[in-house]
Amino acid sequence: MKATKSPSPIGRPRSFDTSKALDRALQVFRRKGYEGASLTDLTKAMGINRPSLYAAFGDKEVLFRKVLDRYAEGQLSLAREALSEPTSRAVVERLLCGTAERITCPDNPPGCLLVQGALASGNGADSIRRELTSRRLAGQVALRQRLKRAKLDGDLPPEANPANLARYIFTVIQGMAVQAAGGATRADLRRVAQIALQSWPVPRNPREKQLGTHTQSGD
Amino acid sequence: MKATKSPSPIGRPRSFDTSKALDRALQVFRRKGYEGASLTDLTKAMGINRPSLYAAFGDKEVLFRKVLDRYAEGQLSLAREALSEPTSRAVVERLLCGTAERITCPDNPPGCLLVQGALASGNGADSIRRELTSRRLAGQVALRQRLKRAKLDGDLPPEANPANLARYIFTVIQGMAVQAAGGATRADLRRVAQIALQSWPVPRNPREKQLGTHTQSGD
DNA sequence: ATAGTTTTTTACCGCTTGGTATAAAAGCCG
DNA sequence: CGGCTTTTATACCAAGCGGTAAAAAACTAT
Repeated sequence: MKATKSPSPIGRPRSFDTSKALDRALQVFRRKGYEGASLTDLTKAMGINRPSLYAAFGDKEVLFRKVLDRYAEGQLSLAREALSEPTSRAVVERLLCGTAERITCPDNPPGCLLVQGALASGNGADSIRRELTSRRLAGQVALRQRLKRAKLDGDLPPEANPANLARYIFTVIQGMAVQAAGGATRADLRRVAQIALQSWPVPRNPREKQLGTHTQSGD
Repeated sequence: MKATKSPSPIGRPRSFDTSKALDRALQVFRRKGYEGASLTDLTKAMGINRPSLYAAFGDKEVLFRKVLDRYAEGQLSLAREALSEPTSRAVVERLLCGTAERITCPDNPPGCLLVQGALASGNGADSIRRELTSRRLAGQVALRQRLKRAKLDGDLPPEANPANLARYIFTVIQGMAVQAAGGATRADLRRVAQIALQSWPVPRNPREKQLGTHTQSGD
């Protein structure tokens, strides 16, 4: 079996780390959005010049999708962790709190790429905008599926509507992204998450199903 | 006393309705954001050509601020109506439901100008972006003040935190704007509002203070 | 060393952007 | 009618945009 990285590829070696370059591009896109990030911004932040960018990643749209995939990895890992929590309550709590952490990471610009990227776009960015809304929806659908299962498990009351609840949670998540873009701190968003969680329905038979969330019997 | 509108201003009369033109510009800005809306888009939608736009409204940034003021009128009227509701619960209910209606008005592009306008912006739109976040914050502060009063009135429990609650409500509102931009229907958002309202605290002494909201004793 | 391959650098292209100069057109007033 | 004023329409500008051609540079293979 050959090594995944060929030890000495032919030709002049690349003088930059593609992975780090993508991270730099991610930062720029997070701060300025897809259209707002110019190639000059990008190349300057990535420390490379235009043809290098083009050769390594393709045009701006392809670069953005690569950045998007990279960004989604982090989101997917959070989603996977959250969705595998035992109770629906724990799922959404982890989702909300994890998002609060994620979009206020002090190293990166605040906010969520899926929201900041292109909420409203000019003439050339329609396909990007659609891609972003599609990805936002994907997360919402995943949560809905998880909540459907929770309902079958008796982990949600029979009158609970998974689609509506999932939409509610993602509304809060996306609202938190806007808040973060407007300067809300991590603590601010944690408090928002706590309040949002108070409207979470409890199953009709509140028998503890060996759950791990901290007790909610404070009131 | 002279009439506020001089009946026959000197010079060639303007061939378009400035008010209608502003509305058209509002539509374009709502759909494409500040940067995404090109002067060509704007003039085409407004039915005028560039120098007319420039003479009547100033440059793009001034035009956007005029549009913003116009947009804010509608928002302010909603806010005034909502904030004058007797109970905090009625205030936020009206705020949430009113927003759901407003951002899914079938005539206009979905979403909120204060969010779509410029969440993340390129090099030249920083001042616009700041203006938008400032205006979003203004609404949040107004609600917070109202909730402080509600707390003094005993309309909110003593442990309630007006700042956190106001931030929560505006997080939901802004999230609804993102949802609307992503295709959520008016009914979708109404259901989100209902769920969001379920985390609203009730005063410790639930004596009915002649409120007008529909009874919430369903559970 | 020389050939072959890939990346880097510099300079450039066509196009769109926001913004204007200029002059014709359309209304007043005398 | 002819002055006066303002808005129209056409054409244009510099600057920035995304994207690329061409040659120098840096590596491997022979």
